[in-house]
Amino acid sequence: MFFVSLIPIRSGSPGEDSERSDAARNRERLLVAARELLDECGVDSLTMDKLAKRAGVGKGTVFRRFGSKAGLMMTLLSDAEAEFQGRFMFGPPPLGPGAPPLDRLVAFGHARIGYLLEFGDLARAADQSVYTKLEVPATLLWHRHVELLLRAAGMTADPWLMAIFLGATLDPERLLYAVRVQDVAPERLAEAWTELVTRVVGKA
Amino acid sequence: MFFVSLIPIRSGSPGEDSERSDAARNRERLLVAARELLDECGVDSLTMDKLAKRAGVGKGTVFRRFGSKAGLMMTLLSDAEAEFQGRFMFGPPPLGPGAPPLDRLVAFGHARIGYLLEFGDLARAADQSVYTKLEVPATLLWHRHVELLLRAAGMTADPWLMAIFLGATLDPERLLYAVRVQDVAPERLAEAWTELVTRVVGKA
DNA sequence: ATAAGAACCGGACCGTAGTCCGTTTAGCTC
DNA sequence: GAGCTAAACGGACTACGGTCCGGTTCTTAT
Repeated sequence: MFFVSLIPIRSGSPGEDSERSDAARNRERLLVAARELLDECGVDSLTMDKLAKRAGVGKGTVFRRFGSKAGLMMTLLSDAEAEFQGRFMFGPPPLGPGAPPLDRLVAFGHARIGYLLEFGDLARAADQSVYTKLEVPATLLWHRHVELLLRAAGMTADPWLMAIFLGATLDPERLLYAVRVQDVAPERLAEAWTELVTRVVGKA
Repeated sequence: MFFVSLIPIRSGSPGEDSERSDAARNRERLLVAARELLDECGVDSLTMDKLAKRAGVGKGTVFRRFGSKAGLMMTLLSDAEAEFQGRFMFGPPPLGPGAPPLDRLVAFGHARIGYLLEFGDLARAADQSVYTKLEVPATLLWHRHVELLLRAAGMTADPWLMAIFLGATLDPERLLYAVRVQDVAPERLAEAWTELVTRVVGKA
């Protein structure tokens, strides 16, 4: 009932069954071109027109494949995202199972901060889609993860909503803004997170 | 050094000195037209072209006056925003001065939730401007307000960053999403906020 | 009143995300 | 291997926010 698939980002992997050969070829070309463009000019300067041109396909093909720019970013992010998901769900403690819930919560925030420092631009572009930001499967998954940790740590008052509140704190856009524009050291973010969740989970 | 002007939203008020008569007339026309369009079709369907047409001015005039769509929204919001600012800075307790810091924090969140339920669409449109979201003077002001309340309540660990974290929770987009899409009752949001800040300020 | 110049005006123009639909092609069947 | 069909293709098109600049209008000084 609460299952969320582990790698639900988008079908960017070639494993997709029954795909025409030209479609597969073009998808591959597009992904290659997209990574090149990202290296060269960053997320914001990557336009769908440039991408189509670089990959040698029509613009329509780009959108058929990925649905939107956000969809493309999700695809590009899917490997890193899956790895991250694997770490907090199945990896070694304190991030993975085995450690006390509060320790896992703390570790989760730290890991997410690190993840966003590395892939935050992609994540920001993948999220931004006005009202669907929170409907991205990957987001649903880690929100639920936080909720379960809150419950395990003994929180009884609306852990679902509290997870959303805490999740707001780890928003890519805000975090990147803090680090890049406000010049907040990542360690400081991590400490504040520790402080926050420790107090929220309460007396421990 | 930490002064933030109370009504810094944007010079939408007619008090602006030395403004040419045609400019003043057009600004007034634009504001009237904008409110009409907002009533008729909502924030998202209000386009700058429609607005210019409705007001009987050129598109360039709209942008010269308000700078951007976000700027227009700020102007439209400025009265409500100023009133809100006045309430939490000078109004009666527990929102205004006189009550214990924690009570004021709780009241602030509740008031902001109410504010966003009423003006959230405008606020969302006014904020959204990729990287400047947190540089809006009004936002700086209430973040600082929260920071000062945290300090007053005895928090010593990075109250500035903690205020930003708590502020993320009161983001227009997230709040509206919770209420409208996830169907969370406003009272539930208020309770969760109470729970959150009570725990964060902690039993000292 | 008039002339000069600053401020303002308007709409053509641009870049971008996303859509549409007539055309092409891969892959299956006979 | 010819023919058929569904899938994929591509690029012209739309909608929107935002910019630019030649022309117009208000204001002020004389």
